[in-house]
Amino acid sequence: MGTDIGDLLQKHTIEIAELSNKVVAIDAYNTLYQFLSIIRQRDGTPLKDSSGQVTSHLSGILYRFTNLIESGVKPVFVFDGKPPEFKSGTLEKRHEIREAASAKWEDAKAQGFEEEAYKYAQASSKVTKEIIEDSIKLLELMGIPYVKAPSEGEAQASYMVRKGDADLIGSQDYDSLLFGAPSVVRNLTITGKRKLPRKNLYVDVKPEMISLEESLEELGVTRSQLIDIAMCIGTDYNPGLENIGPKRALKFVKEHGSIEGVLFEIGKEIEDLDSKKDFFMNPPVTDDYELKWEKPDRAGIIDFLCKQHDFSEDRVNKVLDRLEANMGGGQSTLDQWF
DNA sequence: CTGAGAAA
DNA sequence: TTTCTCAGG
Repeated sequence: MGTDIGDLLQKHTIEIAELSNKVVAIDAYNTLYQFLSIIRQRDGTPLKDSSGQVTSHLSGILYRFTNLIESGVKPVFVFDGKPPEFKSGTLEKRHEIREAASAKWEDAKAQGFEEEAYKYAQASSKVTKEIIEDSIKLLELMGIPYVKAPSEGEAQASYMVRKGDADLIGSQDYDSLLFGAPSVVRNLTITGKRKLPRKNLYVDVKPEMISLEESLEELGVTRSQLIDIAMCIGTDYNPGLENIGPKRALKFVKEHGSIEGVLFEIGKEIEDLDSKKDFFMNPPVTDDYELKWEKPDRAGIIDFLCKQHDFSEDRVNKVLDRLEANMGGGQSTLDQWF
């Protein structure tokens, strides 16, 4: 998933308070995948309602985004549209890895290998059409805006930030930087601690910001060259060159000026190189969206989460008290932005 | 992951 | 109060 340029980038930990009143374009696919893979029981089973429907993503959205909104963050979810043709290889590979993980999960579970079982359970996570539909339904009920991208969500989100409609992108991946996002924030949560799997270790996890301009300056390359570096290592659109990691990719691209220079030097080719590079520079995007943070529909949320998906009404009401106090109407902290 | 409640 | 464990759906 994504590229491995993270090692080359300048990262700054920030306080969540610094994001107050900032519009954060959320990479929906990335976030939902994270929820599905992490919000699980100890045996690896995701949260499910009584009819067997997975609900991990609903729990994640409800709690995390209520917290972020309470901290003054203004989230807008950006969903993927139709992937580019040349992503099919990656998508197929992900499908195969998921299938294999699913089988290994069953095996490990049957043999009582708990740690392995959990690992493979996570790797078998899939962001299905139903998961996306459920998530959109909950976002609408919570009053959180969302955008459907014509193609890649990260491209659309980057466009929205460049246009000034959003301030930064929330994602664990670095791909948005290739699409020209001025800044990306990772680890977008308010709870500062994360437990390392199967260990008694707790690590402080703070939001981490990456500025495109600063990183480019530090590396001494242009955005076009950063795309070239990423393509040397491998992106969602190409497998990457053999025996070339971030360090050597940077060195080679700087030495030869571009990926074309590197390829000539080592006598290799990348299929559809020009159109892939152009896709990063000029991806399909849309202006067809409206960003409004509205009062949550309490009755609708109770019906959807509690009546349909077996959430505890007590818990949901408590979260909604906090959400209502910070969304739409009245003394909302969000209104002052307009 | 997150909130709630137990343990320290 | 703070830290840790566990269930949530």
